[in-house]
Amino acid sequence: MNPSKVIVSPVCEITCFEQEKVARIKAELAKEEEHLPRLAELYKLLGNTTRLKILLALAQGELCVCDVAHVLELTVAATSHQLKLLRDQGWLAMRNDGKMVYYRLRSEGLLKALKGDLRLLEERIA
Amino acid sequence: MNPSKVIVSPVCEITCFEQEKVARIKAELAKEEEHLPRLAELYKLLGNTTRLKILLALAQGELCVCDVAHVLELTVAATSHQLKLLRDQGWLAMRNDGKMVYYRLRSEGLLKALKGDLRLLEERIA
DNA sequence: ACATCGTATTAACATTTTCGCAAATGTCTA
DNA sequence: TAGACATTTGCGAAAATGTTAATACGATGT
Repeated sequence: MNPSKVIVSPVCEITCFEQEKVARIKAELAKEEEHLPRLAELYKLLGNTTRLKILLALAQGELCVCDVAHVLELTVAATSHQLKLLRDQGWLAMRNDGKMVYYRLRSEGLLKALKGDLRLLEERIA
Repeated sequence: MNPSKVIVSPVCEITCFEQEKVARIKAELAKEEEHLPRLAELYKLLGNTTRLKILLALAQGELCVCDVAHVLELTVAATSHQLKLLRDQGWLAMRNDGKMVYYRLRSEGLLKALKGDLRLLEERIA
């Protein structure tokens, strides 16, 4: 029961081999840390074939919820839900025309990024 | 109980406004449909700050599991699990040295894509 | 050689999040 | 008011993420 062996911080129980390097990297990450959650949010949004299909479909022009549902072969409710997620993060705009609601892409850059990432995958396979 | 009103396909109950357009877009999507699940998998992988941090940390050079855990301030077990996910999809390589295991990036392209997507976000904010 | 320590992985588990459907509600047109 | 389209809400199944415990395995000391 030597008091010098009392554990102060449970995390530090694990050995750290390159303290200096780890410290440097943590400092490096701290700079970007602010943006990482937003980036992860974007990727979560894109990590779903339904939403990817929506983006690709709307790349051809605006569509009403009903027609998007048909393209996806999904319920209107489910479709509306996914559209809302994309809209909430600012990637889609909506337009009201009577009882109809039309959605369209708001960012050309997103499509470009998407295609770029697709190319990355194809390269990796090759 | 008119037999002509029997519903054959429940999906087709919903009105489709631009049948032609919808059909064209579905055909268009069908071409890419094969690649979409892989792309979604990649995005799911990136849709998590822990894994993003791992990638950015390893961008500075290879690290042992232990040190990665320190950078993340996470259990070794949890860290190992996330490393495995990234390795299983081919983005990381590992090297065995005695009882230690070192991980490193396998794809320069992934980092570039990541930075590109980050830039997209920054543009959108502006 | 054997026991033991240290590192990494795997397994079992709890919690949280995601995703679709179905039902209820909102809203515009006629 | 009735009918049509969209959105919101509540539910249940499945997946993701971290924890602790158990296991694997190389290194080390005696």
